[in-house]
Amino acid sequence: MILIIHTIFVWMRKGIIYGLALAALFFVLRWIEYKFVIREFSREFYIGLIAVIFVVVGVWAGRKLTTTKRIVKETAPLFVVNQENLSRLEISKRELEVLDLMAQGLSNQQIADRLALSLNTVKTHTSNLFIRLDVKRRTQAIQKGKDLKLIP
Amino acid sequence: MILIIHTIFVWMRKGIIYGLALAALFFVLRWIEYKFVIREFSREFYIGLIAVIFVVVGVWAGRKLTTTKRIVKETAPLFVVNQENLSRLEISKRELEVLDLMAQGLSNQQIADRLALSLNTVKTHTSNLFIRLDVKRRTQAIQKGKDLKLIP
DNA sequence: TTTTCGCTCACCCGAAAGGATGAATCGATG
DNA sequence: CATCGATTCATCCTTTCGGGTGAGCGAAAA
Repeated sequence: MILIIHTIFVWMRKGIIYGLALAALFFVLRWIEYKFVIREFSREFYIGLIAVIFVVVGVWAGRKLTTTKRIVKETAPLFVVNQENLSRLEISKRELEVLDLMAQGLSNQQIADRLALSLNTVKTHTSNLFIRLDVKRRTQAIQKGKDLKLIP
Repeated sequence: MILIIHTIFVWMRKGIIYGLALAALFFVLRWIEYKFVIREFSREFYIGLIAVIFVVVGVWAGRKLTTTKRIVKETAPLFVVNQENLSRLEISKRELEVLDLMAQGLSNQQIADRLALSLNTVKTHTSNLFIRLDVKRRTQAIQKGKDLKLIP
């Protein structure tokens, strides 16, 4: 909700900025008109000048819009677990935790310490994980876990 | 070299297309001018119309340019080995090969078969790798290898 | 309430991985 | 030529992993 309000606010601010820029440009055009151009150059040149200026403005505005979009995309490569794969393979929360720590390069003993479990329990979880992921080694499990978007 | 020529060609084609588009727009403007507008509406309205049209053109052109760039980036996430890290850590070609296969989830025996080596040789390479990467387990080596852009 | 399921832990055994050390070969480099 | 580094292979030993099995416990579902 807050995000939506913020987005609207940003867009309003954008609109105001672009509106001010356009207004400023119109004043500049009026100034050019009365100072130099209109009587000395041809109408086509004047139109062309306006066209070029506004093409530039358009490109600038377009770039602003698209680049801000891209920044949003790039600063939010947030990982979300693929719940479909998770439930399809019947992987429990605990098993996923173990898989995550496994992928961080921890040994079973270290995982046991981290999760306050016994080594045997961790081994049970890993064994079940290997069965569910249909792999034989932890390195394969890590690979497959990443492929299936179960871990970042 | 071929890539450069191709790029230049693409840009030339872009230029021609945009040029044609602009020319077409000028003709449209002339047509509007002689058919309807110039005598009936004010000069400001006419200028505004041109401005709006060319802003749209600019946005369109800008989007075209930036989006094609983005497509190029997205369709070419080609992996290149970070040679600095490679030489800094004194990792040899053979060791890198072993690391790569290791990251694919292969066992030492499978790596030995794949590279036509003995198991002992592979174990030597892995041991040296762990020393150079300053890790204790193959899972950590894989992690660090990816962080250092040694493997994809 | 009984069953089911996830989580926990244990024991055993074999396979794989890791650590340490020594050594032979071969190409490049001084 | 002699030396150095990369590569290859070996042996011995310890630790970690992986597979199989059994079992207790607690919460949720039937």
